[in-house]
Amino acid sequence: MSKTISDMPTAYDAGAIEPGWYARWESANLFTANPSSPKPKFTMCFPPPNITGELHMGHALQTAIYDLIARYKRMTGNEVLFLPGYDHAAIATQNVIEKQLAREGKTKEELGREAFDARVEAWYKSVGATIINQLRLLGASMDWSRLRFTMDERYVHSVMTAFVAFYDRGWIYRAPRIVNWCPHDQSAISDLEVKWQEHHDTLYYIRYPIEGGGEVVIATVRPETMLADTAVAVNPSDPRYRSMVGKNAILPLVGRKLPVVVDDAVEKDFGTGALKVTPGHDPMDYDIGQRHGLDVINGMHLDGRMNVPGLPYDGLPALEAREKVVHDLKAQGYLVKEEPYTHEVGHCDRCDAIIEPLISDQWWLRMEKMRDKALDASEAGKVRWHPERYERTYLDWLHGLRDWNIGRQLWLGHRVPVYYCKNGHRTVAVERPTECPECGNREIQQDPDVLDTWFSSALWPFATLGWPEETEDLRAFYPTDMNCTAREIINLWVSRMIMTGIEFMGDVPFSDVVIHCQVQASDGRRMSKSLGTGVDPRELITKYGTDALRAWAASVAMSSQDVRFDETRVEGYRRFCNKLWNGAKPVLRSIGDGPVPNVPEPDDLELIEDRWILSRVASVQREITQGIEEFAFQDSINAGYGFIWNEFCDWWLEASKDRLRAGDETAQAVAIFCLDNAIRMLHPFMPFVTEELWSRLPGERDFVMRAAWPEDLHHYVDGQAEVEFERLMDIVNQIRSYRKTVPGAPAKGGAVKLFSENDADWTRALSMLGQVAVIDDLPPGKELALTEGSIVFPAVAAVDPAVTAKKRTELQKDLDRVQAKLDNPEFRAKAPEQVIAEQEARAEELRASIDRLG
RNA sequence: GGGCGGCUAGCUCAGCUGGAAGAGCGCCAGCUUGACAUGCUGGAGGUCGGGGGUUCGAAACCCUCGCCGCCCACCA
Repeated sequence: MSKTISDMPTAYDAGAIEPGWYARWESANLFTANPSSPKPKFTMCFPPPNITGELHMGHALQTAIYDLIARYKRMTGNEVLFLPGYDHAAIATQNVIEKQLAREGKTKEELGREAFDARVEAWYKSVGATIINQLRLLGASMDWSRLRFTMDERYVHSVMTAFVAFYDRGWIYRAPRIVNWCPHDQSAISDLEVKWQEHHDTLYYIRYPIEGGGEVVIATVRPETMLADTAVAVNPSDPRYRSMVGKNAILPLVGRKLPVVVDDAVEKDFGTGALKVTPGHDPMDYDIGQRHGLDVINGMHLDGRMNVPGLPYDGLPALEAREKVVHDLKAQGYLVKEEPYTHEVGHCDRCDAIIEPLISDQWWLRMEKMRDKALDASEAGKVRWHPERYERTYLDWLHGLRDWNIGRQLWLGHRVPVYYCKNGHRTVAVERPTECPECGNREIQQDPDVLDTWFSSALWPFATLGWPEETEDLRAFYPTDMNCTAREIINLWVSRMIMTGIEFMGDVPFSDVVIHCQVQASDGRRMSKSLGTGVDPRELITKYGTDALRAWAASVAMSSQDVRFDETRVEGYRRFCNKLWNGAKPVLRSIGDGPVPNVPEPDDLELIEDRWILSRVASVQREITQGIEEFAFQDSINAGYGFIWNEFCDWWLEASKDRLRAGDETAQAVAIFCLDNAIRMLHPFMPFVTEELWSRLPGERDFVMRAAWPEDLHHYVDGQAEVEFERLMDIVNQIRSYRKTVPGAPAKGGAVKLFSENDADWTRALSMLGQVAVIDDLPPGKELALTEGSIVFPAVAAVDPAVTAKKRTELQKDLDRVQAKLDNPEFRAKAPEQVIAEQEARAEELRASIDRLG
């Protein structure tokens, strides 16, 4: 490859550089993990995106984080498996396809099961390909030879095995219970899939007569459910209703007798303090019903229509039934009053339909044993959370864990491996039996239910590696190391992976859980396609390049809980790529085809700027490394950015241009040393521009992707040089400020006199960077104060008194504050000695400066 | 109803264990300085959400109030 810079365009062009490198990495097989490598293993199973469509900002952010860690871990000597995949996302994908059908004026029922399945298959193919392409575009160094899909034959086998294993442990059972029923999807969903939205409804107060006289008034927002009431409940300590307990209330419109029971769940202060109990249509009522052995009446069909045979409301949709019930109550004098009422109503997370709690026969998974082991693992500190606070989110949820409704009544998903013969015998088996093991009957039917999509993703960290087979991959790569995801799926996904990992593999699936921030739209709303607030990562990549997007992602991912998207920050990292690109050019030009300069030893460095910049490299090496190790990626990218832009380019390059032009070997060596290290350290964040530049550095260069991470450079740390050079920068900044603010001051030239002894090298550097002469005695003229010296500009006959006055005011203000502190006897008595000394020195400095202003 | 996070320059955000208010973008002024105008130099701009407290000293620690956002929760 050419080492010349003639083919380096003035501006860095990500679009021209990026695609080529991905192909080269891939064909060099750099992403493929070797299970028999002697290196330590580092494994990450990428959270499989739902196969519902394009990748969004959250995915881009997550991919950037995963990939930076993958690259860092390779460079630090690990055999890295970064395993990609995607998720069939049963209910979500079914909804996407149903919406498509709806646009075509069709329903899945019209289409039929077979055609629907074919459609789903086609969807998998096209969207799966899209997802893979987008991950490549993001530069994700994933092991494509191990790509997994939750609907692959092998994965399905893992899922079936897990189901059977749970069943054999006696943890899976089928029972009718109250569930969250989605009338649109015609399926049960879990509590975690219910989203609560505020509704403005009406609270109806209804009179229930008491048998033998009296009445009780009850408040409800869902009067239609009263048709399925089986009791009235009051708080045991409520004196108002004590006399009614044990009697019967008469259900209006129906006439059924309802026992009046007492239960602690009833709030005395809400409504009238009396509750109608509808065990078939309210989770709390269901529990009360269980405690009191109440009848359960199923008052609604699965499609949301009333199921009250013999009553005029039978067959009506719930809302129509409500109107009619209210109308009739009013007509018959049972309605006491109505008042507006705001409350939360459950909606289906995927289709937004209002959830109807109702009784349904479902498959349940007992969680106690797994929950307890997960708690033990947490106790033992086996999973570290970043930020730590999210561990509590997880633990709180575990503590309140109930049995998991794993069955779904969908068309799309893993079919439950439960089979029934014609004689009603049940068989639970990984493979479909050809005949009933009990009676030999060969007419076998599979249970129609499918599994909650989270059931299969719960197995991700080991099912992807071949479980239940004892594969080489499983032995080599389990447990994995890190899982990075959004906080909203801590309970849905992370917790369940931990539980199943411990259960089936005997160990937690990963040691670190990293929860990244949520990217909001710039106005603070949620980024979502339906709101039109989404930002397409591909557009950003087109405009700014993948590297810029990734560097931005690293800079925000762990910095706070939420981040409002700010495109100018992505643009800022594009400029950073450009800066790095251009900063390298004078160095490459200087070296040309010449010999590769040796890395300088600290003792061989003479010039202050060289000692300083190498000391800075050493610090930055530590900061970037530490940032990654501690999952504080913003610290890493900030350190890299500041080093390249504000230290290497702004100061060192400016100070060293002449030497580079002259072919000075030390300058070349220092420059290459800086670039070599910086490029390697920035590679995980900006893989493309760094790979391109690396290939252009002198000498034989393999991929930076498999270069070694920069070793600790502490022997280059030179505290003295840093202090001295900071002094120098400070004085240069003061000089530049005068040049711009003092009328008539020249852009270069003038003379400074310093009040302290400085070595010749330092003086030389100051003179060069400040564009001034450094002399022992100032020529006649108006002196301007520097913190430790004075400057005179020949062209300035008299300094504008306003400039001096303004400066003096500034200094005086500072001095007053410091002096006030020093004059406080308490401060002198109680502050640490060092702080007092600092303040005194500062006061001294300020006073001197003010004096010199004359 | 419980819990968590945020409120710092016009905007988006840094400021970790309390000792001189920061960056990027935007704005103003000046620069075709042979790496970069995706640039360089300078500048304006903040009583760190309000109120208490702890401390010699608080943007940082404690209490409290107020918004904004998230998570969990069986009050009809």
